Amino acid sequence: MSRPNVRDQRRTRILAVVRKMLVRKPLKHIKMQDIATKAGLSVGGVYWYFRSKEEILSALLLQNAERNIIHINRLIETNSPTSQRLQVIFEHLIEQVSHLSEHYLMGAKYHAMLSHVPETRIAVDQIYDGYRKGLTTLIEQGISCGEFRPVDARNAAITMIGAFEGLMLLWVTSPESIHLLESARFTAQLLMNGLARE
Amino acid sequence: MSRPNVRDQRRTRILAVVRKMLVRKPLKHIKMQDIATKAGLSVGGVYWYFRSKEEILSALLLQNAERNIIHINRLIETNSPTSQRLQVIFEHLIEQVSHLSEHYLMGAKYHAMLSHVPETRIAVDQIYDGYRKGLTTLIEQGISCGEFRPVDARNAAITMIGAFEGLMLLWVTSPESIHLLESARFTAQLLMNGLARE
Amino acid sequence: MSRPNVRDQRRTRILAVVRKMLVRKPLKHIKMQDIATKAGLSVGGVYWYFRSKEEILSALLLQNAERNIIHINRLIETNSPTSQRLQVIFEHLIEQVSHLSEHYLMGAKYHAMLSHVPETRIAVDQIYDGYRKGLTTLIEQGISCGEFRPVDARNAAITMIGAFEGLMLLWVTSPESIHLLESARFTAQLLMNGLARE
Amino acid sequence: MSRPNVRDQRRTRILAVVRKMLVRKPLKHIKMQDIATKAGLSVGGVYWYFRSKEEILSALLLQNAERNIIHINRLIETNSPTSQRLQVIFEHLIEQVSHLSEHYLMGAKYHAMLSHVPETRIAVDQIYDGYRKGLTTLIEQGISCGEFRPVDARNAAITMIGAFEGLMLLWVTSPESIHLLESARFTAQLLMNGLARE
DNA sequence: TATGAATGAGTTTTCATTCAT
DNA sequence: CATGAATGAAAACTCATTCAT
Repeated sequence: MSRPNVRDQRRTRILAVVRKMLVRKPLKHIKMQDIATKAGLSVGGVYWYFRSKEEILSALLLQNAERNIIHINRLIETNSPTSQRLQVIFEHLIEQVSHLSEHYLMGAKYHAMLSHVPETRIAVDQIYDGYRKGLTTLIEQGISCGEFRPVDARNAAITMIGAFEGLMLLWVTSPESIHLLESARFTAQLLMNGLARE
Repeated sequence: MSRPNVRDQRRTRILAVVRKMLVRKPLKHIKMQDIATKAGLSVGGVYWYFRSKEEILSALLLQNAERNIIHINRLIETNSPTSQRLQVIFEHLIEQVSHLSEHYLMGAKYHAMLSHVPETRIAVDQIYDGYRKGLTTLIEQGISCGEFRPVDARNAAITMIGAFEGLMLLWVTSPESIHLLESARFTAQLLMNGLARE
Repeated sequence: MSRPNVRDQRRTRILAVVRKMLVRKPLKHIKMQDIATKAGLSVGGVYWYFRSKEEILSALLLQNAERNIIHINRLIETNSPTSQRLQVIFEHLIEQVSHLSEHYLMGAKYHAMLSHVPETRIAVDQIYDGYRKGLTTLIEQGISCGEFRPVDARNAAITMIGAFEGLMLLWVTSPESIHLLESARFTAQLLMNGLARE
Repeated sequence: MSRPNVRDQRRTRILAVVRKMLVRKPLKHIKMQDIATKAGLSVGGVYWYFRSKEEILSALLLQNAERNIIHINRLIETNSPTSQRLQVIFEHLIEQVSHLSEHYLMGAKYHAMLSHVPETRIAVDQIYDGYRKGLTTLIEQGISCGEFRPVDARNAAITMIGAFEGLMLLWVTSPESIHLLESARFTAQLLMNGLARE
């Protein structure tokens, strides 16, 4: 316990440093040198813990998504009304991005999504796979118990994820034109309405 | 006057050349030299018509969006049921991106959306402004005539644009996981359901 | 008289335009396109009157120096005391550069002086030749009539020109460190003292 | 500590390489690639030690001036007659530039003097500040002990530096018209005469 | 573990000048 | 005389990554 995995500590520290820097500037303006310095290491040191800059980004995004995915999966085992549970998820997603400080982190995510680096793609796929599976299960439950219309659950999950991702993208693109919190709530409501049995 | 619109001709040609190249490779792999050669010009020649590579991209996206926006605006003046008109728009959007050939053009669009170049941002803003205004008007009409619930039209428009953009983004990110055409139709239906008076 | 050499008019206009621009920015930031526009011509039009950008600069410098050289030569034929005539020249030189607006013109002159373009070199040589000859003659007169020590007149002229050029260079380099007018007067005085028969 | 001052060694080597190249060609014809190769490094390697090409130039000029400035300052503490000490300085300056091999180094110096890059300007200012302070002190001593007239010492220093700089500039501009060694000696003599108590 | 010196390919953009009309 | 479209060479600098120590 005196040396609780130095490796993990360092990785966590590096990730924290990058996340902090992403508040102020886009990923491409963050140099490995800076990361190293801020993390109290040399450039080579950083490479001891991460294979590449892309890997740092992947790890960061994965770390970020994990919380949500765990949250969703926990809700699956709950037995409150599905629409209520979905509501909770929506609120959670909304709350998470409603801080302007996430701006460049979003940008970095889109960068990763468009990356041609296989490892990065795999990580991103993993993330969306996690979301999709969780939401699909949840919606299936809603359909089973008659709360939702008998739609294709997987597509419904995709629509939901897409709607939120798209909204965030529009917001990142032009923050002045969109009141994220308000629009996100609207979107959540519209989706719920569309899904609910009339 | 003997050579009318050399400028327009050249610009159009350059844009066409780039659009064609975007079918095979991402923007960053397209060199100005290649564009010039394929357009039958020298590098400097291309720069005579466009200030930068980014400007070419902006022009291309604008050109692309213009068709849709014009289409939407034309529909506003029609007097078929609003939900039907919305359906037409959805079909139009769906059809447009359902070709794999648009893959890199999408990628380029996201690049533009995240650009730090003011001019590019303005172009992108313009595009979404166009969409938003058109859809907002259309939805307002639908509310007026009682087809839609009395929601905030602007937010509804944002949700719609976001849902489609997000879906496309997910598809670009991981084309194997998503059947774009199918999901797009699902999304359209869900949004319509959410909007319609029960 | 109705068409008094259009060519000369245009050349003069172009030169005036460039001189004016040199108040605000260095030569290398002045584009042929800008010169053309400000002169009410097209790029090709400017090339009708000047073979190159360097030639414009040469002409400008020559035009500038000509006044001084004519002035000096006129003084040679006067018969007031030589030291007085020299004083007049010094005052003239001092006055001319004591305007901050000449800053970039100075820069351009040094550029020309260091140019590797033969024509420019010839023009610059001509200018200094003019100065040197005039001053040499004047100093010789001063020596003849016993006002000055029997020094080598050509070298004395070179020293004088060098002293003023050097002073201006130092001033252009660091305007805050040097009070040009004051230092120029000091230099003039020191040179006079050094030259005068004790 | 096993490899002490790799940094200093490399910087010195790079500076030496550039100085040597400046004998044959002007700064703008010297490519970073060439510098790197001749210094036994890659381009990036050179940039590891110098931020830019301009910085290399600044360092070179500073290195050059330092010798002179140290020399001047050492003379200040001597107690031979001031005019003699000044004579020594003049000889030193004359000797230094009387080699044609300094031609392009001079050119580079003027380039630096006219640079718009703040760092370069600061370096150049530093150099002239060093000269000015040293000479001013020396001249003040000469005035105190009655060797020189009671002139403004700072301005006298400026005149001296200017006279030599100007002479060198004229020489660089047109080496055929000026016998540098002879003219430099003449200038030194004239300045001494002008300064000396009659 | 950690350092930090070294690598080196890669590309947009500028702009004086030309020349067909 | 004048236009303005077209040319095209040219080079500094970045920065993720590696590897000897």
